Amino acid sequence: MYRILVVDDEEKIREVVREYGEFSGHKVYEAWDGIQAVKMCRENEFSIIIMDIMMPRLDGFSAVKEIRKYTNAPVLMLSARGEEYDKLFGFELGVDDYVTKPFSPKELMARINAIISRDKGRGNKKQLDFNGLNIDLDGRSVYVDGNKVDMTPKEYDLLVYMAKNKNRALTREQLLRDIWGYDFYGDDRTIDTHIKMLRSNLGPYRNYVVTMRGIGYKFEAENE
Amino acid sequence: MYRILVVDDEEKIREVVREYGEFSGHKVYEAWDGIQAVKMCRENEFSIIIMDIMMPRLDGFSAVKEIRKYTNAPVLMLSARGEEYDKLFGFELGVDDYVTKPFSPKELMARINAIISRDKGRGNKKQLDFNGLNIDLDGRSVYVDGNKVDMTPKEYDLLVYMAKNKNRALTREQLLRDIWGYDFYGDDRTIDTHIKMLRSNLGPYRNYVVTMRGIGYKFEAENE
DNA sequence: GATAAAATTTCACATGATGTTCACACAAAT
DNA sequence: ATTTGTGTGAACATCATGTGAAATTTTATC
Repeated sequence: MYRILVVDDEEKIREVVREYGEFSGHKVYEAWDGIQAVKMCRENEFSIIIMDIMMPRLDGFSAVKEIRKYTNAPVLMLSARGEEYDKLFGFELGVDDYVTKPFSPKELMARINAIISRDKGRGNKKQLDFNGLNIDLDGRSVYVDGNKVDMTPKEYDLLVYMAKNKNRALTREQLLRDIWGYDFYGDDRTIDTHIKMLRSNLGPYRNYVVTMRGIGYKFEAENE
Repeated sequence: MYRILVVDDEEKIREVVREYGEFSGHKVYEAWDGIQAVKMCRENEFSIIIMDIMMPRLDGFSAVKEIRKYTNAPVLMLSARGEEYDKLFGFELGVDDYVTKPFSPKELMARINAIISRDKGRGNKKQLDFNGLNIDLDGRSVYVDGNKVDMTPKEYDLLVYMAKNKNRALTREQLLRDIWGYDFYGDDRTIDTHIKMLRSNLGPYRNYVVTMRGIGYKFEAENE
């Protein structure tokens, strides 16, 4: 599932991308001009950004330039037929491809897939998102509403394990076996203490960790 | 001036690339197989790597896989007409383009230029900047607030490796394997000592090297 | 090839962070 | 009301890292 941001003032274009994107199982977000796009990129991470060049308020190139301060997500530029522009300038901003309007939706999706595949190989970060709770798996760090939260290794491991097995009831035995290791002889209740610490670190999202009385715990949340 | 590495066992191919590359004012380096290429990449930084797939000793894909431990320079793969291979696999390794032999030298150079322009936009310079901490990869030298800092080879390698993998938690095993080599049998704690030296050399930026308790270390900074 | 210098590695100890246990209070189920 | 299970704080045990110094290896110099 990719997170696609399409930026265009034409409703029609956004609609096409949304339709085909969602058909392929991706999540499509929309912005209607550069300003809006920058704002969204400051707050979210996208797999790819489809950006029109000619837009009111803030044009596509300027928007990309601004966006590059926050993310290096791949960018595909849309241009109207006959529009003249400096491709090289785009490359310097990290633009990955150009598509001329009108385009065939199928071709667009193919290019999107190609770009994302290539980008993945460059080592983009893997992460888990649950609204304001964000886990950076490569950096082993956790963010709550954008603020980094310090966690001990066990707390982090516990959180990631539960998040990866979200919406499943996990027994204490299972947690001990998979996180502590098969050779742990300690008390069941050790987990409770770590859950306590984890909850206090999750702050407003402490209720994502649900107690399953008599069983264990469950991580209950939807990836946004 | 780009630094182009062409890897091919065919003398003819290397010659064409060298000729056209130098005509365009670039510096062209040559390797005749994968092993040679890996060795050169470990010691030097290239703007782009032109890599044949079918080669004696070590094939192109395996070579790229190995090279990715040292650099993320863009790669253009050369394949003989009719050769079948998995493009997707290449993308995962960060392969930027494919060209089928025989090719027109002019087209090859055009593609090289396109890739490098794109790569530049992604911020792939021969130097790494983190505010007042500056690493010159060509000169293997480090500057702190403009002043050159003397580092031992291991300290430098450690810093560069961590900087290239910034914001990723790196285990001691990973660091030992990738910097010391797979055949290092020494103590884990060796790293700690080098980290200590590195930190003291980084002066005001010592806190860029973050301890990940129970895991290893992480280089935490944004290239301005 | 011998010697000195530099770099690397090992090691032991102190310190602080983390993990575990436990007792008690409290809440939920029957 | 009784039983059973969980939340919590504090005490305790354990573990990982920072550090200095010594031992070893590598490199440079004569």
